[in-house]
Amino acid sequence: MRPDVVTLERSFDYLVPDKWREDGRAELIAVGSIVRVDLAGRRVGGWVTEINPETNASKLSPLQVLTGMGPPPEIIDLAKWAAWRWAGSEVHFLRAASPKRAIRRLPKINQATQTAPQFDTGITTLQLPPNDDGIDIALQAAQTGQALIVVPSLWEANRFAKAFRQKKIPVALGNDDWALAAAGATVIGAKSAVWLPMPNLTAVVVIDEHAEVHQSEKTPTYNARDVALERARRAGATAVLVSPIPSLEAQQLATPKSPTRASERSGWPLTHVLDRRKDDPTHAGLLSSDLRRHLDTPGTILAIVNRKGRSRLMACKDCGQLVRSSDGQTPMILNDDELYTPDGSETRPVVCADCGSTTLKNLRMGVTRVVKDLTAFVGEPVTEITATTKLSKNLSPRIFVGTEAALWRFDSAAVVVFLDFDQELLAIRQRSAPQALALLARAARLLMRNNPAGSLIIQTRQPDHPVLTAALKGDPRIVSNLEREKCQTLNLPPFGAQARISGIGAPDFIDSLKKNLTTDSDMKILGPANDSYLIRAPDHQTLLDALAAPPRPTTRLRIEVDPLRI
DNA sequence: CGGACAAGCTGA
DNA sequence: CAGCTTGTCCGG
Repeated sequence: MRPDVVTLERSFDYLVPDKWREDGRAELIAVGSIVRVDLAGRRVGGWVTEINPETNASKLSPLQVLTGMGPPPEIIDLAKWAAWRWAGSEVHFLRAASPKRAIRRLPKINQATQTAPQFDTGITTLQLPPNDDGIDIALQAAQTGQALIVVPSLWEANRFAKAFRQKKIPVALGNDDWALAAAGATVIGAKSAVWLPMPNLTAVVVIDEHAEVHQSEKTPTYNARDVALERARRAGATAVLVSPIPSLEAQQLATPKSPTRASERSGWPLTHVLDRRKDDPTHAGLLSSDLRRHLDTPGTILAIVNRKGRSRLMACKDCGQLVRSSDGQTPMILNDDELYTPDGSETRPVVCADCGSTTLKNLRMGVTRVVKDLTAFVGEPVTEITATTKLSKNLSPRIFVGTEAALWRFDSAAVVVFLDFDQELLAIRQRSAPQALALLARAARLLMRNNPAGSLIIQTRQPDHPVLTAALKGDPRIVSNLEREKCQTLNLPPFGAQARISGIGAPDFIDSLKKNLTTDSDMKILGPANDSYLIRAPDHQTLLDALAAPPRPTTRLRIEVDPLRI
């Protein structure tokens, strides 16, 4: 049995107590069963990994508690694979694959009526217009047997589940319904749903496969799309990757089946790009003069500000001058300890060009300030959306301000305004352009649910940015073609593999990693920068086999495979 | 991980 | 050399 102790990468042998043979408990033990044992003087939980193994221990202690059912053998194997693929402990995955409450027996469910599957075998990448959320293809998948539907959020999971239940399809909604999944129900859930038991898996559908939320923020930073694909492959199940803006990975795996140009184009909303370069840059407000006429539209208006990026618009604290490029035209932003222009053509240290002061202030307004300014601007109440804001159907306020997370709090809207889209375009992440387009695609979905369709308003100082061109033309290939070129040139995923190593144990780990490297190795170790190292390799096999070789330090070590932010 | 135990450090 | 900290090993 494998103890539920992250740093203990071993299994231990235990005896089944005689009493368990008498009372029938012994028969319930299977590979994956969750048990509790005494190990080194304490009680720990763990998973049965083998029954009647060859043992070389001199004395065996008995199992103490049979907690209940656990992940089936194929999930234990999948966890082993994922531990390699994301350079983490399989314990993390086994926990995700285990029911939160003890399960001793499975419920009976009415199996969905199986109709003839209309699915291609292998992997299909299905590009849909942004107004199509893929629920129809998910419903079809459920007709093939037992389907796994991976969605970006719990909100979406609930929405999908409702539609499935209306069609009398038995649904397991996330880990709470572990037993239903094990009994054969269609599984719908966010990333951790890929770990649920599915004895009759026939189809996997990943909705909005391009979304960053499919990747876990915590280590191991597994990507639910990739786990779902591996799972489908092992089970011989068919897999469909659905997205309005297919990721490079999905495009690599299967040439996208695209809608007609006309239907794709009509799936994108009316889009207005408001060029803020002509506004006075010293006026720190986020509300351009052109914005007002778009806010007269009846219906829900959602204004989005970015508070997550690290890049910031700066002004001198002493003389008040906006930090601008040498020609005085472009405002510069701060990243780490350097000022730079949004197009990257000019950089300089953090110093005011006018008075030489090194004290700068951040001009980015808090959401609260935006709420206040917007209230004055439109002359009606404006509500701030935070994680805890409760939304009821008959809300009297209709204008909302929030971060990009607010886009997942609404089903539909009449207007979505990105108040400072440059923050998205300049975001310090590996794939800022596709992810900026992903936000526009999400907004598009909310806007296109209404009749008449809503409009998308984008305030920017870079109106010719390819992301905006793609949205205006309703053609995401403009962005993905550029991104592919960039990733291919720089050997970034999916054309290469990378990992970030950080934590106190990182320098030692990197040292032993370097010792293992041959001189002709095509792996590159960069850093340290901000106490973390970046490792680049031509493919995951090379990278992960190298990462698995050196001993793990007992001190903290964080390994992020294919990190989203660098 | 957490306990056991050994080696290293300190102060009277 | 007792008393404590720090490091290393190992668990069935």
